[in-house]
Amino acid sequence: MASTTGPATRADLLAGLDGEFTVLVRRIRRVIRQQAREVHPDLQIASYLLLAWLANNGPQRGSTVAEQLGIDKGAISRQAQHLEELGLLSRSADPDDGRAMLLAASDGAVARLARMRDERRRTLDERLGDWSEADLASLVSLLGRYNHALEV
Amino acid sequence: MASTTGPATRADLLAGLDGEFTVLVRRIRRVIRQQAREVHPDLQIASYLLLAWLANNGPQRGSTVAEQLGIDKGAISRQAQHLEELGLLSRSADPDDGRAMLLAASDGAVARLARMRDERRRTLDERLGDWSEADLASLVSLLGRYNHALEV
DNA sequence: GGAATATAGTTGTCATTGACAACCTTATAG
DNA sequence: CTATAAGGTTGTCAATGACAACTATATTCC
Repeated sequence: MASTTGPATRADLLAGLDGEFTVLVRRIRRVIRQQAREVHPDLQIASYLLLAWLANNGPQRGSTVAEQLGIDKGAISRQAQHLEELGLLSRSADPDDGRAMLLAASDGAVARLARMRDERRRTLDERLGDWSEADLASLVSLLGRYNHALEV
Repeated sequence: MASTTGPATRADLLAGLDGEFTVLVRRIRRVIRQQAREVHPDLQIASYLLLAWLANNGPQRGSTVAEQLGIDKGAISRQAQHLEELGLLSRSADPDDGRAMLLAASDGAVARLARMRDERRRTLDERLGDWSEADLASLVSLLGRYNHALEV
């Protein structure tokens, strides 16, 4: 599949998109699992994603995270517990809302994430060595637009 | 995040890639779940991915599929059983190898997948209405290269 | 102010998923 | 013709997130 080199129709292109994502979804999972382990050996993949998101987006309420990542608030609650036990996340009361808890990646976690990311970037850079920066920028931009388009 | 509009460094771009994929992985899961249900109400998401892959790639051995999709052969075996019970897949002995089984999407499954895909493509086409075909082609191509680069 | 309703989190329960390992069967090497 | 490898199946287990019930705090409306 995927190697239709001719002038593709829009339908073909959308089909190709599906195909690539089918492979990608599974493949990325393995890559992420590896990354998670590098941050902390006991770090579960789902918790890692939450942690990375928090590190990027700053302290957030659980409900906000649940909404943004599109997963159940119960799952967030448990993942936050897990991360707290590992010392990678802190939960503090939201001063603006007595019901809410602010979730924040710990300084240690941010540091580990940064270290892991540098490593990972080197690897990725090797593997994507033949990519121009324009290619990279293009993929990031297109993925962003695609993500946006998939929003409910 | 993600909306760094300035001239980004390579490191920034790779970081952006991570960010987009973090969101994408979770988001796509929901979309795929919906698709799976449209093909068959009892169709599980993992089995759906297997089925779609078979429909695209033609009959394949279980071990080949496991290798290609990067998941355990035991999982493939059970997913194939599940699909067979739903009448969406057939297992036949490989004439070239007495140990192997050829997995193939049934005609009915292919038809349903095609129907669902047309629908889905309409939706996607609406949402990606402002995308040029060049954009689409670019994303497909870049994802393909990225997938390839991630191969072990 | 006070009842009704909505929202934030936590927890229990459950089905899905895939990793790992043990095992059986068939191929292939020597 | 053994010995070893490869393809599949099955048992077992932990991770994951959906759903629902429940507590506590906010907000609305009278």
